[in-house]
Amino acid sequence: MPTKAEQQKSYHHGDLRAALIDAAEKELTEKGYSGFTLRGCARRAGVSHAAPAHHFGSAANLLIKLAATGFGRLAQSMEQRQAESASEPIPQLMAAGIGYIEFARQNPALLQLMFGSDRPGSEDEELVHHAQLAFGVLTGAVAAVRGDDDFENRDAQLAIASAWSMVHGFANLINNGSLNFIQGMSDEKVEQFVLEMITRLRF
Amino acid sequence: MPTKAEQQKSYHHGDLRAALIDAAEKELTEKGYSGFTLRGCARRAGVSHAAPAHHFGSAANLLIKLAATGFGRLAQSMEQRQAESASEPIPQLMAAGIGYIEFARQNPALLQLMFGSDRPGSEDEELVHHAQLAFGVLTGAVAAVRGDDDFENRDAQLAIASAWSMVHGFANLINNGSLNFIQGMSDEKVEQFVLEMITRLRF
DNA sequence: TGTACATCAGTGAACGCGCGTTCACTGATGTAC
DNA sequence: TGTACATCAGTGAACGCGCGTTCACTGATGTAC
Repeated sequence: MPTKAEQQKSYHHGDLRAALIDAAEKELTEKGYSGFTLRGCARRAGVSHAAPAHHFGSAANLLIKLAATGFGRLAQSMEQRQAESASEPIPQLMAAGIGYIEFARQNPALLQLMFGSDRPGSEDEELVHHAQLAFGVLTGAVAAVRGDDDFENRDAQLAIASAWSMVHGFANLINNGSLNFIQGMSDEKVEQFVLEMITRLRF
Repeated sequence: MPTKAEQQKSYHHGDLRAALIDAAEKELTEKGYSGFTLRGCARRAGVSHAAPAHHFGSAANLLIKLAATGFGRLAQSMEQRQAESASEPIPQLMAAGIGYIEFARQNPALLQLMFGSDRPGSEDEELVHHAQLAFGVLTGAVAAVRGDDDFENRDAQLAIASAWSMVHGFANLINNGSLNFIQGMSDEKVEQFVLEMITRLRF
């Protein structure tokens, strides 16, 4: 089995696909959506500019796959917090919310890609699967608090939409600097703030 | 005074600046942030491709000015709804929320530009002014409900952040299709849904 | 174990394209006298 | 009212650049025998 250093030197990359997704994330973070190019990703990954076409075909496809990994990581971030919390429904919901916002704050460009209204890929199987995974963590937590997992129920829909909208909106407003009284807060204070916001919701 | 038709035929456009902002909005809506170009805006406005530089210098500057008009229209949308509502604090807050979401649903690409975390222009005077105008409508409505306009107060901050996050998050989640049980609803049903969501908030 | 061959991953040169920017220009407008 | 001149708004040709895409290629890997 070749070491990682050997792989990097060999003609074949080893896992260029994953390396390109990593590169795409950096490219997106540093250049923004409008400055994003396939050539830039190739440069970051240290391969020729024609290489990405073999794996993704187009910039849009690469971004779709990046968004898919984003949803997977969003789900992980929530589950991680839940694993560290008490198992009662309320703390579990709080943990999901905190995990959501933690991910959002650490990955602002990625969050925007994932939830941008002009992002293509609603048909991409992998993306849809990962997105549903992430949404499922949240809806599951709300259902547990309500003691009712019938999502056809209007009251359940209101509860889910309220909680999700609040958490998602807060993450966005923080990321673009709209909530100026949050700017100076430490991570701990922000978490405390989120907890109190969620507490203000009726379920 | 020349008629509008005359102005359009004359060598000088009359109000190319405003026409370019209009064109930029269409360009953004149809091409998306990554496909947005100055040349495209010029084509839409029916002028030579070098003309926009006289007014804006760069695509980023044009987008900043477009975002500024967006905030102005967001404020108008809220105020319009408030003018049509009962003058008590609660209906006024509800109206602001409904107006916010109405604007967001009618202008998804513009909303994303206005609240994108990589949008430049935090230093642009006009943009900041219009944004504060829009935010002021919301914060004013929350203050009226609370009967307290001390925004240093933590409880006030929680109330504002909660309401704004919920409304803003809901608008975004609808626009990108995340809330699938909303998709089929008529405008009236969506408004009713928003009213009930805001009702679930404690102030 | 060695050899031959097929497959695969990435290369690098070449291409056409649309972009932003520059700049000398021209037509329209406003002002002074 | 007319004339001369300055200023301004938009033109259009030209430029260099980085992009995505194509394609014949080459080096590495896997497999059959």
